[in-house]
Amino acid sequence: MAEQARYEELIRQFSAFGAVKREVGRMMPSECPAGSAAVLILIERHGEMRMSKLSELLAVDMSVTSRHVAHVAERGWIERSPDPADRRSRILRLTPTGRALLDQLSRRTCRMLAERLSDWSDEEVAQLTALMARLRASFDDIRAHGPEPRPPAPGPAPPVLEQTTRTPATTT
Amino acid sequence: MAEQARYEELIRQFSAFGAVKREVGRMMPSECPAGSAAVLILIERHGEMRMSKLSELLAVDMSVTSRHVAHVAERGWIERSPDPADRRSRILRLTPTGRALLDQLSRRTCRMLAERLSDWSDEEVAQLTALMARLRASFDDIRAHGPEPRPPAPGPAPPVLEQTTRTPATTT
DNA sequence: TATTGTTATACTCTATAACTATA
DNA sequence: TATAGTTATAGAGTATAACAATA
Repeated sequence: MAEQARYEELIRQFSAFGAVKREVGRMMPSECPAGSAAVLILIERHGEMRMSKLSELLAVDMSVTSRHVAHVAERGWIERSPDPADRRSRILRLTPTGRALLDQLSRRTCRMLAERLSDWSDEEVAQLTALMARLRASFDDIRAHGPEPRPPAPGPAPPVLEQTTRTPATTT
Repeated sequence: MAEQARYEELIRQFSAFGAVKREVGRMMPSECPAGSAAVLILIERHGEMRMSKLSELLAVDMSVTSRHVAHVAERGWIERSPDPADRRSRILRLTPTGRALLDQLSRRTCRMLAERLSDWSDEEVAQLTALMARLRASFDDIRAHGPEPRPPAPGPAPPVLEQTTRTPATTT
């Protein structure tokens, strides 16, 4: 448990991180922006999956996932085959072309990081990676377990955040 | 200097960090989105400054800064007084209202982090903060010192990135 | 009736380019 | 002629809501 000042510093770094993200984004090929790359990376990482699963991994609304997936499918980097078990669903699979693109992207981003982080030790890189992974997990946990285990301040609790990855359908 | 696999993991975490950013963004008041908050935080942090300086700190184009600043100025959170030394410039200053808003935002975000990171030690929070600061610095350095100290691969060097924070003016 | 996925629309953040006003 | 800042326009990413097809 840290103090107020620590948290303020951390939030400031969150905000400043945008610059790093933009810098990385600038090296992406224009055909494959960051959002598309994220789709490919996750499918490579976790294997074939359905839209809903991918949405969960991306932690964005399924409508957003649908757009990204359409983009990469149009370019032949993934294929969408109907799920025989549930014909509403589609199974997403990386194509050989997609895998080749990923290899190329990986080499390119690693080369960039090797330049930028040339004075970082292997341990430091690993440490940052681990802490960022844990950060993400800490935020995920809350979403899964409920946002207010113990309201730290009196007053009305903030509205509970949706924990699905899709827009709630209006019952017609 | 780290290995390829380390860098791949790190890039993956960069991508996943978007989810954290969005979660934080969801708690911002709709009148003061993340971009506006960044402006206020930097002016509080570094004191009064000109647009160009703020652009540099935000690491975005000055046109973007101009938009954000207009937004917060319209709401009375900062004031823009003409610089007597250079009448093209404007000096940005936080107003009391702006400072009050910042206090409120700070309390709110710290409360959120305290919840999310309740099982993090003070040292861990400090470590993540320090590593993210160093990361940002490593990327900044490159922009300042030139992108290719020693081209690791033969072939044409990638186009040098602009190091100003504004769109290059076309000479009329 | 509920769920999976798609599409239409709107909003935020960003960059490029053209413009104004001062230097 | 060059610089500080503004504005217009365009593109990426996201969320909400309405919709189609299937369960």
